[in-house]
Amino acid sequence: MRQPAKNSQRLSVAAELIAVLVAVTIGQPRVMTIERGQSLPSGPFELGHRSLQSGLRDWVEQQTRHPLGYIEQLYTFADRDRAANGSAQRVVSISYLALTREEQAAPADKAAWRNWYDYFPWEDHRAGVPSALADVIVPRLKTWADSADDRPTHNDRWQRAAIAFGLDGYAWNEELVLQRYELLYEAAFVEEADRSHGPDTLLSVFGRAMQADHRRILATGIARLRAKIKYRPVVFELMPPTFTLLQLQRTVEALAGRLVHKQNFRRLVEQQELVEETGAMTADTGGRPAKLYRFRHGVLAERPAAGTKLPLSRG
Amino acid sequence: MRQPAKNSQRLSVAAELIAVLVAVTIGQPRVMTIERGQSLPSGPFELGHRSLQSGLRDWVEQQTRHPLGYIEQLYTFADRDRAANGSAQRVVSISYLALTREEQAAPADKAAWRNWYDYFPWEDHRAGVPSALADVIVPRLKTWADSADDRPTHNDRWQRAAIAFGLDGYAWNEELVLQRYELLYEAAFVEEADRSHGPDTLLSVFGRAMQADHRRILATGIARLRAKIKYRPVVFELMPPTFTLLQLQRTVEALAGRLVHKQNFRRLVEQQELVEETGAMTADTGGRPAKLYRFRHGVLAERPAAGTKLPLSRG
DNA sequence: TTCTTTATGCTCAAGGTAAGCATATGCCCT
DNA sequence: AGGGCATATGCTTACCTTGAGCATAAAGAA
Repeated sequence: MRQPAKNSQRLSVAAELIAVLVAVTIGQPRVMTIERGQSLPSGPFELGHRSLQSGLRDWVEQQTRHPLGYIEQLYTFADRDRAANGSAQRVVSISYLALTREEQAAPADKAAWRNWYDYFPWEDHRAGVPSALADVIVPRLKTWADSADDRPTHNDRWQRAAIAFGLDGYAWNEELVLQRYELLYEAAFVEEADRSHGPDTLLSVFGRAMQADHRRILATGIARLRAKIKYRPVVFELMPPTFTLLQLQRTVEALAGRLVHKQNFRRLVEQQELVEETGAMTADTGGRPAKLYRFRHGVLAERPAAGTKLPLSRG
Repeated sequence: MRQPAKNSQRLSVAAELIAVLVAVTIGQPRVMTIERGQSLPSGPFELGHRSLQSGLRDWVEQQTRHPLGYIEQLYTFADRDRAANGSAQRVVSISYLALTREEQAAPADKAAWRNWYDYFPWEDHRAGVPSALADVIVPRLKTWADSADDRPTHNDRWQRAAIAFGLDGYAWNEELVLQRYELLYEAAFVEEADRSHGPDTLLSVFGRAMQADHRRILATGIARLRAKIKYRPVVFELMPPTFTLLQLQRTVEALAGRLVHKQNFRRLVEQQELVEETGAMTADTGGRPAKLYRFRHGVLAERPAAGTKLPLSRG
């Protein structure tokens, strides 16, 4: 079982750790990048690392200068094209989602926080459905589907587009970030799929490109996070120690890319006993002063079972 | 960013692929094993493999002699202790969940299907809560919690046990397979945690052990599958081409380890339009003949968006 | 003061879900 | 043939969750 098969060869690979490091600052979702926003931070798995996760933690903390809260593995893949040289060496990339707060320290070196909607403009529906969707993306998807050689391919393309982008009676599903990006890639609308694009071709429509498959990894991270906030209290890691309910709501909305009903949001958060009042108030909000809350102690330990359930089911 | 740090060393690792291969046969959940049930099938990532997933597919199909349907990545980890020799070599293990049907071919060689509840007897609640839970497991967990040196540790242990095993007002949650196994491991009740156990110590209570961390990986796979059947129509891959609604229900129950309300199950399956009647009936069921169904064509393509939603929310 | 903005409490209607009742339709046994 | 049994299948009810809107409170700004 463990012997290599006939025409195979035991492979020695290099392991690379890639992080989708997320924060939310004044209502905007942010992702840590390097190389002028073109890459996600990544580094090799080294001998001194106790485990993959601690390896990731080690050098991400070295870069951002503060401890990471939540870390979760995303996906592992081996890319044939990434062979370092002509040898049998390949790279196995192990990607992670990590959450933190931007405030804590200035990022080192060339690292910089970016709004993640710079990379996925079509994902932000907080101010309504982006006009670029109806004006540019959907028509082009239709053209792309119509250009299929045969009918089955056409139907398949259009069906997938309809599901992913909420057309033809399907509702927009904010979790389908990866499916949407992959469709745009397959249709060669994004720069990664066709590097002959000029550097700023429709940047505001199809978003900023990244190196190699980093934008795909970012999409995976966003999708995972959007799914997770609905049943696990991970928002914690993104919030300051004390906050108003509206701030909490804005954070969730930033991640989900859609607005939620304020009263229902409060009701849900309160009845789940996720938070408790600090007793203090803040008047920084512009209107009636808001109560300040903190997360209830022990929620982190308890919630692996229960779940948070935020009102993000529909629109 | 990509330069190795000071006291680190570029690491070359071997990549190992591990499969949790699942089938359901006459109402029992089955997992493919090798080495007298002590190991999950696993093999090295080789040069001839186009990708990690196709590598897994290649040799699992070679072993089971039929194509795999669904494959999904579970988790990747690097184990310090598994260094092949004294060198810098380490093993990165990438585990997958795969679904198939047992009938299709006899497994090769020493491979054998086993009932997965042989490894997790406490997970099968279809015939009611297993008596070993109340009789042995819970009392021992209590003893273990009480034996903590300090109060915080005690509280933490007991809280985790209560959540995982549905005590103190918490409901049993069939998805917490991994948490339960890890608790039993931490408390050193399972053989893997304490190899000085006699070979059959309380086999019927704490289940059959596996090599290294394979039982943990199996637990991860079961947990993932139990979560997935609730919102994705993955049961398909486990069913024969045509089946009765009760057979479908029994398959879901086998996976979930709990019974569901028959009428509600039917309603849900039908209203989701997952299946269609074949027109044929079967009288093999013992009572009134049942209609035969097949899965609706295109469900696989469509469902990445929607979800299946089986009635497994509570008890 | 009046308007604007945010906070907060409450109610209602629609839809979904758990559970149970009732009936249908076959087989097996006597 | 009839009774008992086992499964299939339709329908109803009570309850809970969730989306949405109305109304009021409490500040600062015009």
